[in-house]
Amino acid sequence: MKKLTLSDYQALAEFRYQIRRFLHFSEEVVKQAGLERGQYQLMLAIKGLPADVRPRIGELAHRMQIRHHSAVELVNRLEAGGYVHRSRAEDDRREVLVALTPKGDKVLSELALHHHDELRSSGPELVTALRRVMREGGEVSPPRSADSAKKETSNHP
Amino acid sequence: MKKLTLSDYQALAEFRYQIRRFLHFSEEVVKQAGLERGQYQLMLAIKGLPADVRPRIGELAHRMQIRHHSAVELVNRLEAGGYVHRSRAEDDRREVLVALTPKGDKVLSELALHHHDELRSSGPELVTALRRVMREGGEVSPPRSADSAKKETSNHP
DNA sequence: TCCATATATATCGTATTGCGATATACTAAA
DNA sequence: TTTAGTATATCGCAATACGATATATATGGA
Repeated sequence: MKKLTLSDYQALAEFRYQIRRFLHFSEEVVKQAGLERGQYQLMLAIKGLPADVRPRIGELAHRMQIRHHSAVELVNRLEAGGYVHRSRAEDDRREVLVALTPKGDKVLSELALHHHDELRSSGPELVTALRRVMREGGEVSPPRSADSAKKETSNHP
Repeated sequence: MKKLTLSDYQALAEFRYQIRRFLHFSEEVVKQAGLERGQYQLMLAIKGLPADVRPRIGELAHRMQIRHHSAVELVNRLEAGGYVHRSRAEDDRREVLVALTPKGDKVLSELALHHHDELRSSGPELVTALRRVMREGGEVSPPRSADSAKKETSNHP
């Protein structure tokens, strides 16, 4: 069975660190704005949904990688806060469509801007970390040259 | 004040989606192995720590972006499961050093391998999503050519 | 038409997980 | 040796997502 090198572990750890830094930043600014972690993400998912996909509960749950009933609860809290509103789909009365209110849209715009700025500044580190994970270890996609191949494996004798 | 375009929102949403996909994958395999989400990450943080940094509670908390007492609790549970063990630092008796047990090392190696494979396969999408976030909107780093500049802003009239 | 089955959303109780407040052990400096 | 500072630990709490379950609507035969 295949084994990871120390360099692989370091790359994985660094990548997780970078992700946690971003998520931690996110939680901070979101909390600052009086929202829960998931609330911002769900609003962003609504706004960023491709135009041809309807913002159903189930669809949003998929984008959030959570169960539908978790999405339901999230929408409940968002609706209670006046950030979104529900409406029934005309053609299929089982479906509930979720849309941002003007208030939700406003809050989202500020938060998204913060996140955008943060990613523009910390994004490169994240890319670097991920690239290293993908590069290290397994020899799936062959390196561009013999030289670089030598370099990449030189960390772990 | 600066405003994000629809394309910016879509890029941000897509990036979050990719991150959630990875984290969701991670939770699944970690749970499968009988561990909590944070337990794998802490073990990885220990193993991936630079050789010249001591695995103190506080240091690990920093890498995890959580408070020290949260790290303490995590280590408690890891120790109870036999995955790590504590030891006092010789020079400063306040410090507690955390190290993997053979059992912890073994479990970690399997999980890390899974994560490694997953990132090698889904990593490119993540990079693409993040690159798009960094590219869209703000004109911080000027585009390479007038052509590409036109293309990049053509999504939002 | 009516029933069986499938799908979409909702409710409720529970477990996990990180935090704030606070405590204890040790170090360092006056 | 006080006093202040730092590292780790304990406890109760709040949030978040889940499993189990319920309700409404849709769909495809008999």
